Amino acid sequence: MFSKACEYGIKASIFIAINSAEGKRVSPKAIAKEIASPEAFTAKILQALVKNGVINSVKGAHGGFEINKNEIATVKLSQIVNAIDGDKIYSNCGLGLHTCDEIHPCPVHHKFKIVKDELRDMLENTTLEELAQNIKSGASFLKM
Amino acid sequence: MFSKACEYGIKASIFIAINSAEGKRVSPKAIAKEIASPEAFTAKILQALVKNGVINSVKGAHGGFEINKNEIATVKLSQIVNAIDGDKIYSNCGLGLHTCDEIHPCPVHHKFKIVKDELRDMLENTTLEELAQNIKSGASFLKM
DNA sequence: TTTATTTCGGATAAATTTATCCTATATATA
DNA sequence: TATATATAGGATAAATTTATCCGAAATAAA
Repeated sequence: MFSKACEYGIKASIFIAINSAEGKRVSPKAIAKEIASPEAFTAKILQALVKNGVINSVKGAHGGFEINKNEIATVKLSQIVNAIDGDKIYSNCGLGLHTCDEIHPCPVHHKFKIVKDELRDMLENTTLEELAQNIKSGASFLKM
Repeated sequence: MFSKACEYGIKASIFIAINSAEGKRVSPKAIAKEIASPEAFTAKILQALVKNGVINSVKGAHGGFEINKNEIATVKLSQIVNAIDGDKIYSNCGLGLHTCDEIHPCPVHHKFKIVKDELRDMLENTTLEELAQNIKSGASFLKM
């Protein structure tokens, strides 16, 4: 469904949100350990998230990655996915046609639309705050 | 969402269904032309579909690929997807956790379940006959 | 200002997916 | 049986994704 990069990006963002809520910055090393991902690759993904304004980075001693406390509730899953995989997951044709719309639909266009809309809604209505809260409460997990 | 191989496999199956309904077998060459796919790669995918019993192949002169007329209505999209991509699209964790279920859910487990169930339902309730019919009537298209 | 720390970013490598090519194998028909 | 026709399948290559490495640039603190 999502690329590995995107999976890591989502999990990393949640971990950063949890720490930022406590005023703590985190390193790629700490993130990779927490979400069980390759460190250098994770660092690249963090760069992409910074470029897209999803998270902030602070260089130098006592630096690290963070998210503004008051933005944690506003960051949507869709922003993270878009920053890494783009919007192809819901904008591209399910069967790879270059032109696929209401007047020139692929064989599964209408049926796929329902699934893609459901996915888009889900990504646009899920915030980092909500996901971070469930990790904190032990209702969900970032690894294993 | 699906791999290229799976996209080609679905489109190829539809084209084979259309021709089989008229008692005609088709070659990888004809299929590739009709669905705008690389011929040799498409041939490989057809082999996988044959191995999984989704379509039949007949070697030698006047041979080609076909689907038993009376099976066209029973072949579901899920069978094609399973034959090529496996069931990972709805069985794997959306965030790549090895263990992700009700008692050890990833952060998006419950939200993803709705989307994955919707997708599974769609794939299990769509038959080749239905898709072939829409191509025949001009309601949908296999390429462009 | 020097040093330790930490992200940035380019180069490269490994793994997977996508794609191509060529020969073997099977089959209908002359 | 010989020949033409088709799929099967192995080997290989190209492209993309995933992953690693290392020096450059920035920053805090001594």
